[in-house]
Amino acid sequence: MDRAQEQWRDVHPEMVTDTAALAGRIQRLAQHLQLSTDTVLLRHGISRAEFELLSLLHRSRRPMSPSELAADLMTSGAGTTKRIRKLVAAGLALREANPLDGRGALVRMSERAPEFLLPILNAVAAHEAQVMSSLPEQDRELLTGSLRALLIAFETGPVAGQGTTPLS
Amino acid sequence: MDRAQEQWRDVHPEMVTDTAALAGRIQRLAQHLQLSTDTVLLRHGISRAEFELLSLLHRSRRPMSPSELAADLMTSGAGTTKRIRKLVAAGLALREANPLDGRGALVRMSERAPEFLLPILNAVAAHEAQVMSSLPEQDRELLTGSLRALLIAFETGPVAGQGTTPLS
DNA sequence: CTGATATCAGTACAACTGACATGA
DNA sequence: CTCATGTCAGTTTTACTGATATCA
Repeated sequence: MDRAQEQWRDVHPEMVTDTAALAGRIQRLAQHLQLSTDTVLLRHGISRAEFELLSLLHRSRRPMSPSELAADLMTSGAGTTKRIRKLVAAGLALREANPLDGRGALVRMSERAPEFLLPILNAVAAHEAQVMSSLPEQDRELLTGSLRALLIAFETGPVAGQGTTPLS
Repeated sequence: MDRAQEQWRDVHPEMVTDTAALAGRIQRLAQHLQLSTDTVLLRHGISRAEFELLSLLHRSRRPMSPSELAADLMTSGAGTTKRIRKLVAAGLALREANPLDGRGALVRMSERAPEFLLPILNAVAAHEAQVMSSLPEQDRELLTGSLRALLIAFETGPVAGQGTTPLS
């Protein structure tokens, strides 16, 4: 990426390259993280899609509607339905009717889900910790703070130029 | 994400949550960035896959072999072949034989590719700049530095726990 | 009735694995 | 001969769009 930025500077000295380099690094790092985490999950026999949904249910500690899940996971409604189906089929989640709203559904973890999920959570957390270990703790804190600011900007006021997201 | 981290702390106080939160933020921000950039690209009638390959060719300012492209784009060989085919079909790239190595190929931009690509590059750069604008310049520099360190760690010494990447 | 929720079927897209041809 | 390069075919995975039934 350093090389890439040099190249950009050479080709288009007038273009704004610092934010582009930043965006590029974020995306590339995310790609690395995803690939390496996927192999960790693979060893535990779960896909990232299912892992994310299950983790969300676990940390929220309450049944959630498909709409909530979809919003949090940034996936479409139908896509969320499919993820739920897989988890239900695997005996890791239960789908039940919402007593307060006849059209609504609620998804909750199954009884055996926690004991299945916990070792995986630990493995993933350990892996991420190792990846981040090359960064001093102080840098990590600054980094986290900056990323938080960017995320808030994204998730509160939609960024212009975004139009309507391909998602619903 | 802030809420997510609080939830994790509540559920598993013993687990390392700071690196997990950092990893989560990186991935979520990348997802936002990707979605919003995709809509920018869509308006210009090009997919991200093709845009990335074309940008790489543009900034390297030389023909590149499919192997080089695949390595840089982190995609498989066959996947790279397909991207090249699309670009060639669209008249944006040319595939020619490598005179020094009969089995090798070289991909170069077509003559009309630059004028097609430049406005898109500017639009994407402007979009990224706007996204990052909420962060003070100094923070951006620190952020970039930290991300560079992490990327270097990833791309020089493979992270353990990574096993062999699903990629070749 | 209008709008929201959830699901399903069908579709599209993107990428990979493995096999194969070619040449160093 | 063995290894590397590039491509193709086929498969898989994944998510989305649109239509539908249900209910506030």
